[in-house]
Amino acid sequence: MVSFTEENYLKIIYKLSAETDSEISTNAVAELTQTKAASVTDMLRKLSEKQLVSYQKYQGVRLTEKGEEVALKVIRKHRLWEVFLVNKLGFNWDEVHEIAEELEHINSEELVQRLDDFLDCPQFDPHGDPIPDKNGKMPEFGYKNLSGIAINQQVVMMGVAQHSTNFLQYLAKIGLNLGVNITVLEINDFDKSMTINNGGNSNCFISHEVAKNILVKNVK
Amino acid sequence: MVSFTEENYLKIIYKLSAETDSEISTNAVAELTQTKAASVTDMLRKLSEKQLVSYQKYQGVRLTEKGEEVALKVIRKHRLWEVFLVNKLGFNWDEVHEIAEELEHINSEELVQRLDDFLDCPQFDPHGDPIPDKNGKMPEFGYKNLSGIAINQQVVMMGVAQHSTNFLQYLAKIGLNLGVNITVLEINDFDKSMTINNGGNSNCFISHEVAKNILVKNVK
DNA sequence: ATATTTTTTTAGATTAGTCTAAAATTTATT
DNA sequence: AATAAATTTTAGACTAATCTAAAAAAATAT
Ligand SMILES: [Mn+2]
Ligand SMILES: [Mn+2]
Ligand SMILES: [Mn+2]
Ligand SMILES: [Mn+2]
Repeated sequence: MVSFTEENYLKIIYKLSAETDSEISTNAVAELTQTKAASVTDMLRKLSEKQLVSYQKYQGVRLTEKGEEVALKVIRKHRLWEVFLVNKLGFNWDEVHEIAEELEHINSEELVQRLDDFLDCPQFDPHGDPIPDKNGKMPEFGYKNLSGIAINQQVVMMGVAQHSTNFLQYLAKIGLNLGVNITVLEINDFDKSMTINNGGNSNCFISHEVAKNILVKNVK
Repeated sequence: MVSFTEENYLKIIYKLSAETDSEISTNAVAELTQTKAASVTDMLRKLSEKQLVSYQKYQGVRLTEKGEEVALKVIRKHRLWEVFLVNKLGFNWDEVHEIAEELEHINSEELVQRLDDFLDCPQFDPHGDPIPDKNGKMPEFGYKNLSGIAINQQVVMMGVAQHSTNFLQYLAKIGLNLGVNITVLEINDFDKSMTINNGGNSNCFISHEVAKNILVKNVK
């Protein structure tokens, strides 16, 4: 049995692992779980005993295969519920993350399968994130961060790497939604901020922090 | 803030209150929460401090108005989710209770409202139980227990007073579903068991225990 | 009206998850 | 290589929810 809390730790370690090849630090986990490092250490020991992570003290943590499986199941549920909330209940994409944080812990394989069918087996959630299939396979797709795109290269916005209501509402305000055509017009050397065109006839200025959280693909 | 566990206690006290006018006993709560009487006593003291129940030691417990409000919200969510699971995801009515026990604790007024709309504001759940509206009002309907119906009085099955998979599958096996026409053919004095006709051309024999858990209304 | 039985409460422990403060270890800097 | 700084772990404590065993109160039976 994996508890609600343990599931959250696993999900967060999974997310951090996607960004680095090396071990995940206690502090990194503490930041995302919104707990103190001391609490994380306790939990890592427990997860390690359950063989869900491999962990040696002071050496950081990694998911085991079993741990990754659990994490992917939680992520699958999170994203399927987000699709449900947006496509079926009419929520806006900036309102669903918090609710999905609760729904993702509902335990029923049958429920997930039926929900998946009901939603026509979506490949992506409302934020453009890929949804793992029932075997934990993530659909492949080579999205890049807008922050790494060169000047004058035309791209299409396909996703976001951050789900907070704040961030998503900011994007809406400056006219950035999934599917929008983006062209980088100018990059400021000193802080990597950008001026971009969002397909319409208005340009906008975004910080590097924002650009890093926008996922795009090239236009062929 | 009302915790998951506190919500369950309130829901159970609500259910017990529907069956009696008097105070609810510690043991009665312990039985339904599947805990020991000592644990119930602790919880009652806590709920009392939060003004969700009125409780004096050795005198049993009652919901306050505030406590009833919380209980009704949880019951509303439970029943709406059951409708969703059956009507939208195609679950059988005997498979949904346990899943709804988890879903009922998801916290979002907005979610409940949208779910209600999505389901076209149903008045009854798949077991025939009335769904409280957003103000906590239960739709009125004068269903009676089959156990109190006289011989030869024709009635229609409208609900069940028990949601366990076991019980519901047993009903299916003997041909009893919502909407079926029932006529009591014989009542055995010594144990109140009955022979009934279920509208088709087969009769069946049911115990008093079963009859008490079947809700019916008269045919005009 | 006592005695017995049943119910309920208290006392004391346990587990999961968290915290603060102090100690240990690792990493970075001189 | 020694020292300073940052990170991580340990020690000890707290809260929520639960338990068992014993004590207290209420209900029932004689
Ligand atoms: Mn999300
Ligand atoms: Mn998402
Ligand atoms: Mn139910
Ligand atoms: Mn029901």
